[in-house]
Amino acid sequence: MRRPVSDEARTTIHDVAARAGVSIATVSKALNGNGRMMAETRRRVLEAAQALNFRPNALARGLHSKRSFAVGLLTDDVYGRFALPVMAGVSEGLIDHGVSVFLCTVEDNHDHAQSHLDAMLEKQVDGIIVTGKRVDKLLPVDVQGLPVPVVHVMSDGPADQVSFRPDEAQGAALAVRHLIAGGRRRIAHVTGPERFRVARERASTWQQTLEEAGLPAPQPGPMFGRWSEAWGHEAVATLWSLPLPHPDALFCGNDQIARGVIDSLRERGVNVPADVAVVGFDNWEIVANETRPPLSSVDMNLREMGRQAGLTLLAMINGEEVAPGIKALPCTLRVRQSSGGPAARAD
Amino acid sequence: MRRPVSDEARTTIHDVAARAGVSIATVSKALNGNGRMMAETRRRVLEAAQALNFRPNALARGLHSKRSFAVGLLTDDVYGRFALPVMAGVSEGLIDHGVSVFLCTVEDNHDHAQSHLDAMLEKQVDGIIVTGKRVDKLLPVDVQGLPVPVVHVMSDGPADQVSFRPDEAQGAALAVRHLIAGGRRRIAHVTGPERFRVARERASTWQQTLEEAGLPAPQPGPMFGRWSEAWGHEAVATLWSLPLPHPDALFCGNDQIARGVIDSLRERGVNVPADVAVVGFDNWEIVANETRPPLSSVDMNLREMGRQAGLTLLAMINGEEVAPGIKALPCTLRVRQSSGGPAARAD
DNA sequence: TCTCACTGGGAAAAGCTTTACCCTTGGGGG
DNA sequence: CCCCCAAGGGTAAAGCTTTTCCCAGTGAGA
Repeated sequence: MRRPVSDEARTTIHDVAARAGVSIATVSKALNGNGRMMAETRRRVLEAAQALNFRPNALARGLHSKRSFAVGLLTDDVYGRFALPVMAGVSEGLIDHGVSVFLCTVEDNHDHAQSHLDAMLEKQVDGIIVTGKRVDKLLPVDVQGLPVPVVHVMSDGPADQVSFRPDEAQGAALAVRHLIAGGRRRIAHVTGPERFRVARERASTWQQTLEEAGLPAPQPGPMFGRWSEAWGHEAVATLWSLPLPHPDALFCGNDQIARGVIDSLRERGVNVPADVAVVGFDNWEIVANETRPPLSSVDMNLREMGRQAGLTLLAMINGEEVAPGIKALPCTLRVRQSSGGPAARAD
Repeated sequence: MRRPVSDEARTTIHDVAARAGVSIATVSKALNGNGRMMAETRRRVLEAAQALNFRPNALARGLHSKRSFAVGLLTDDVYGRFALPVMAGVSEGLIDHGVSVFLCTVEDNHDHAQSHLDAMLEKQVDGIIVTGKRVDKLLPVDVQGLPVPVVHVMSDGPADQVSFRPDEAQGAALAVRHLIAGGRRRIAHVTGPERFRVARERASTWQQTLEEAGLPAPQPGPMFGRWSEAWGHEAVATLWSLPLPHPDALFCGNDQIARGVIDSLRERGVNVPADVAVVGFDNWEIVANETRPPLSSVDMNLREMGRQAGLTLLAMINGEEVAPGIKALPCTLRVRQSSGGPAARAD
């Protein structure tokens, strides 16, 4: 395959100037809407640019303006479960402003992360977005003291930087209140490892929301385990073997646990949602839609979060003041049948 | 939050030259290992560069060399199931060569895709990688006649461009032969919609591999349906209601179908793998590890495919001749318990 | 001692765009 | 009829790096 790039030089502003019969300055001014010139001249330039399919070289433009119109996105979520919606949101929010996004997946390798970061800084990125799969685990690279603004998404950055994350408490409360509103009174909570901050937050909100509703303190307390289906099975086995009245609802720390819970309940002959309602967290469509019945779940609106993070970074790049600290974005609840929602439309 | 970028100018080659007491030309030569100079001079320059934390401006460098050391990655897989491993592989393969990757998620929107493409071309990307979630569905934008090389991954590009994809036939054969080697004789196939080329390919390979092994023509033929768990359930219901001997193995078109199949079998009291072995496709860890028992599955090695695609693009950028056409990369089989593999280690 | 050759390092241009500043030309007013 | 001003458009520099010459100085050989 021939390498087309070397065959012909890309068209430059000089080509356009020659074709329009003006100087390169006039072309630049016509294209950027600056300067003064006769409407006719402007038209001729635009026409020539169009005819030659001229694209201004962003490298040269960036060299002059000290803006590259590119930002870097650093993530350790190679699996993409959380990172990709965020990325899509960032990219979507920025493309309208002509800003492109460098993607860097770094896993847990410090050297790898550092070389990605160096490469981006060399390419003069205007800003950097850092996103992780765990809120309370930072990327293996230092992003302080960088010459460009930094925004964190899904993981809390240093206190003097800007971070976006879902409002875990609000999301959890949404789920619990929904269950209470559905008439449930004995709402258990099965979630991931206690060392995850999100697990602790969701659990304490669950407890608090029940209290606020005047419901008795839940027995047993929050069930910390793993983020897996298997743990959902185990948790149901435990709950159903305790000498306590069975729960009439389960709020699960993520959708995989919820799936395990629903499967276990069905296998025990417990009807969902008639006997027990189930609500998950993450609204991972591919899981939530395939449980039987489909799973109600809290959606963290990752894409929107990415969009806002991108636009915020852009504002910072443009010199606007943005207060540092954590911005918690509201979650929404997607109600499906597992908590009494209407049956899904046939597909 | 202050905007640090405007506070101090970034250090340039002039700063290094001043500190080392040499000219900028010497600095450049020292840093790039070109030219002749005393070892002492070179050392002094490197030391100065280090002390000032000098990073050559890639914009200026690119302007001169006509290489931006960036490539664009265009994908329509917002969900990331397939795209993210590919991206990670591309990024991993290229970062060692100082090449960064622009990520563009375009969904089905032509205008969106076009503006991403334009933005990347303006930024002088050295090449473009196109990846889709469906092999036989192209992105909603024309990537022919571009001034830079193009490589397709996971979806077949035009015949005169380079494409990478998994060797579906080899992967499917791997699965079927594995089942045959395990003593299975009545191997059914449940897969996605027939309009998907991969479904047709896997199905015909399944048929052919059985024939080659001297096994009777399978009854019924390939069962085309949807890529969902629900279809796995339906397919098992159908198979077990037919007036035919039940299969002793099922080869499924993807892991979600396989999961539905396994769940259905368990609910019918059919033992997996003792009575029926099951093999899936995609090796989607998060699904394959959570089925009961864990699911054997064909792995398409997406990450490695991304890596190779990235390196191939790099070769093309460097002017090497690469034969156009489709390069099919081998799949591997990950054997778990569903087809008789050893029990997983306890986690 | 003079000249040649080689070594170490510098000056300058190229690469493309933007923009501040300047020049030219034409028209209107005095 | 001359002068001045404004409109229109051009010139050149800046932004940063790389690379191609080219120059100066030194050592050796004649």
